Amino acid sequence: MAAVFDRPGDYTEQVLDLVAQIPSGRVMTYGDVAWTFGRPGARAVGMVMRYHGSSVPWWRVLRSGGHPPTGHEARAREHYEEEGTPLLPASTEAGYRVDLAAARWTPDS
DNA sequence: CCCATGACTACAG
DNA sequence: ACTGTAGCCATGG
Repeated sequence: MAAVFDRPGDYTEQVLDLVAQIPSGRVMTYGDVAWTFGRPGARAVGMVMRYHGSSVPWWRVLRSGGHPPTGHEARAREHYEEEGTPLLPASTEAGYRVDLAAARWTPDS
């Protein structure tokens, strides 16, 4: 079935489509995803993920600095270890962060 | 149109 | 590393 979302707006559709294209082991920041559409709507992207994130690899989208979504640090780590995403040690509560320099991805690549 | 919300970002202290 | 403030944008009431 194609249309499975409640009422997918153009913006929401673009975000979900792009996130779904991120290859395993690679990641993008909210800002990168937003700028891909020609706009700095990092927050708007986060909202789309909160609502429809269950249908896309949300763990491949992180915040600036390589930290996973707020409230999902532990959940995301499981996927990173499973996909072999490069992680780095951090002095944060989660104790880790994603190596953006090595895992950052763009649809152009 | 106005207002509130949120899985954001950057800067300042 | 931490918190607070300001700016950003789409969505919903």
